[in-house]
Amino acid sequence: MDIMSKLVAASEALFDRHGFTATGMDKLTKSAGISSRTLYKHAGSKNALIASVLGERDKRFARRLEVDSIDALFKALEDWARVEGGRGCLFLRAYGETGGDSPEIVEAVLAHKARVADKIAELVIVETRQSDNADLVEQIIVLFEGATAAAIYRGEQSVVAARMAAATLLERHRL
Amino acid sequence: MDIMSKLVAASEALFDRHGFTATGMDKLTKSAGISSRTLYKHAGSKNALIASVLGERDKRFARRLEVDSIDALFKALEDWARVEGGRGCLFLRAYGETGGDSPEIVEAVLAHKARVADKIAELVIVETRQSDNADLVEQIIVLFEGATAAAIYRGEQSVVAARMAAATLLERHRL
DNA sequence: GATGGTGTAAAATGATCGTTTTACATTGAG
DNA sequence: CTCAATGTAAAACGATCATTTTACACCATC
Repeated sequence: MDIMSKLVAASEALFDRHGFTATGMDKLTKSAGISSRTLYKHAGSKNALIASVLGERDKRFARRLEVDSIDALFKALEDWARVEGGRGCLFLRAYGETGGDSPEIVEAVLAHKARVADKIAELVIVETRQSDNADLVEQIIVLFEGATAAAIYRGEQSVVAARMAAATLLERHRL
Repeated sequence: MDIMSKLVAASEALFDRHGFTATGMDKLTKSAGISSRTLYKHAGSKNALIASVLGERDKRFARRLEVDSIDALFKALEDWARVEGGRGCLFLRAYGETGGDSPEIVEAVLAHKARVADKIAELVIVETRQSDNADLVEQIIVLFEGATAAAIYRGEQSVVAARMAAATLLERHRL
């Protein structure tokens, strides 16, 4: 595994468990088994490293979302939450911690959110056979986001509830 | 206004805009117009101050949620988001930043979440005239949480969507 | 008019922050 | 063989972290 991959993987775990600001560079270098000089040569800066972590996570997340129904989407989210999640959306957490002050982080967050929203819009078109249904898309987005956030303190049942709610909402548009 | 109220109010604003860890004690003292000695005499520690901020915010939020229908609940959330919100749930942000390591913060977060969940459960009973409907309650919780989180990047429309979705879900239980 | 409580200002605490630099070892390609 | 690249270890950078301490002012009450 090359250095950047190792660094990003190790950093993601630390950021996820302890927060971005609370995780110092020494923890990151130690965890990746590299010197700080090498870290800066590859990652550029701490904010750039955070952006890289978010970028990789987005790619990995997107791979899980390669499904063709809303139901499968929420089942994918359930799998994700079981394996990786439970601590909320790492993108929104990064955004919140940095106050939106770092452009590279903001960009990574918005790109991820746009990707998920696009996927949901695509699936809603497939399921309803309508060219667009903005209200329904927005509702599914809220359920998706809510399942992720509520899972922090209510566990997997949040994702199950979101999946059931989405099914109910879709039902009305399939008459 | 007494010292603690002034301190907590000023701190809440700073924490909300810039994050908890990123906000140093000097910013807090300067913003409240008090010395660090006074801050520690009243607040105890930074984590205790964060817990106090969350406690006050919970009380203020609870006052807004004194409604008697699910629809009014989401309208109250809409008002809140317009006036105070837009940056996500400050409780979950605190939890995420501290990694759940501070017991006083964890307690404040869980107390808040329990209060909101109880309110939702109460309203669902009123609206459905059933003694309990755990699935529906869970779905409303997810919508409530999702509206708050999605509003960060999608604006008020998330809350409107959540309110509409909740109405649809409730409808099926009123037949 | 001394006392105790409550405040400020400012310095000191030792640790840790993100980042850069210095000095040195290894390695693959010309 | 040499050059350039790429890595490490370790120190230094100045800034900032949360917290405590020292020294002093105000003010109400006994």
